[in-house]
Amino acid sequence: MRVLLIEDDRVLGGAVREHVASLGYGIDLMTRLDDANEALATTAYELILLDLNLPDGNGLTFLRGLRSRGNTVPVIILTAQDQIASRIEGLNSGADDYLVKPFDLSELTARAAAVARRYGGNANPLLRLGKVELDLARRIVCVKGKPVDLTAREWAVLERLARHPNMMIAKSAIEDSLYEFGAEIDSNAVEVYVSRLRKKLGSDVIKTVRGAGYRVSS
Amino acid sequence: MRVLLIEDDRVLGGAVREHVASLGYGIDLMTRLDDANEALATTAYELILLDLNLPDGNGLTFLRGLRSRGNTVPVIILTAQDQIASRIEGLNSGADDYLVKPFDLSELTARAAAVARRYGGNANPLLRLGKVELDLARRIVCVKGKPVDLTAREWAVLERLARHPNMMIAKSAIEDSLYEFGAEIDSNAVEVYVSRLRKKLGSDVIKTVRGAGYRVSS
DNA sequence: GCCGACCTGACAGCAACCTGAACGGCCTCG
DNA sequence: CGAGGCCGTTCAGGTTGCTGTCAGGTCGGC
Repeated sequence: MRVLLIEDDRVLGGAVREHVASLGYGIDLMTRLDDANEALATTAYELILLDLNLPDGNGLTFLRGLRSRGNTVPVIILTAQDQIASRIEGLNSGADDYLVKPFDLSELTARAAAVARRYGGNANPLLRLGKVELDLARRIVCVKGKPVDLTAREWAVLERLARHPNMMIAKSAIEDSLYEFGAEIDSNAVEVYVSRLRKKLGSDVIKTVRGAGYRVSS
Repeated sequence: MRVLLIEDDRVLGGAVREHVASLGYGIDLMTRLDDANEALATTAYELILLDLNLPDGNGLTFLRGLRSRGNTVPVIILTAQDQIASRIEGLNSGADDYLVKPFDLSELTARAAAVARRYGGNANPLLRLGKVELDLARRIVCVKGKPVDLTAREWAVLERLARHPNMMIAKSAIEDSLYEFGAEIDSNAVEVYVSRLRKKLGSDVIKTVRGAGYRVSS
């Protein structure tokens, strides 16, 4: 596991770096967002620790940019006691957790482990369909890095489509995976679920192939 | 299956391209990383063959960037004999396999098949008609690698022609595959669909055989 | 030039599709 | 036990865009 620490306080940054390194993980410390962006372009991190007040910009802006580019790497925000508003805004901007300074290093370890566990480390493959990502194992869907709640039926339709990206799936095939064999359904249920999925995921994810079925592209 | 070949040696690149194309797969050859990134943005590849020494950058940097953006497309690195260090670094950077130059084309085939199999990608051959490729199983048509949407009738006409390339197909035969037996049609519907197909695929794909029918050439 | 074959833009009709709304079943709370 | 919310399903009305047709134009052979 490789960690990116973005923190301009050299004392705190050095302490965290040593602690993380002592746990046997790789860690890069950046004090500027510019440097962090450069590091992100060349290295695949599995966790980012992000301070919000940085010399060349706001960490929240950085985080939102990250998520809007479809990057779903776990991010833990490091904030001072008096920045509660920023903290909430951080979670809304796509952070996974936060730590209030000053924090105990063992608490950092625990939170980092929890976040990494939640994300399944590096093992679980994400299926990417443009700005939409789905984790088939965990039944999680994200749009631009933000999780979206789907009902059982909505998930079933999306999964059926996503398991064969770029392939046209007949409406009858989707019905078959929705209902038991032989369950005759004479309605437009699939159309309704597609409509609801489009409302949640964006209208350009599922394409209609008129007279044939539906398709998602990777 | 569609392959992206990134190689600046024109002799080697051309040979690999012809070989892969002869196996019935789509392949795009790029000599610069800029072009490769552009191609990746618009086309879904199922395999990348990557040379490391390129005129506008290092292939390893490109590969790491690809992986950090969450792209998991299989990558096979093409390296010279003396670049053992790069080879190891390549595998660490997210490559799936490597080939040492000069390599036998049959070895390329075997490794590519192994990698594709490992990723569960169904490597179904494409039907090639000049710059047009069609995947009969997935009902996908591409022109110069870019997907094109066809309506049901348009697809039916194209499929009827493409299943027998270089052979003249009578207009009545196309009508028979469009409509139920006995459905009398007293119009120029086939001509209209051919016209619409030419607009979408390019005017040189379907040739008119005056007084007889139509033909596509492979 | 003349004629038949073919091409193609336009258009009305219609089937397929979309989507807001409603309703009943199920579950969870209070 | 009842209220309320969520989900699945159905329906109806609106919308989209495919389809077949036609008319006028173009092309090729003689």
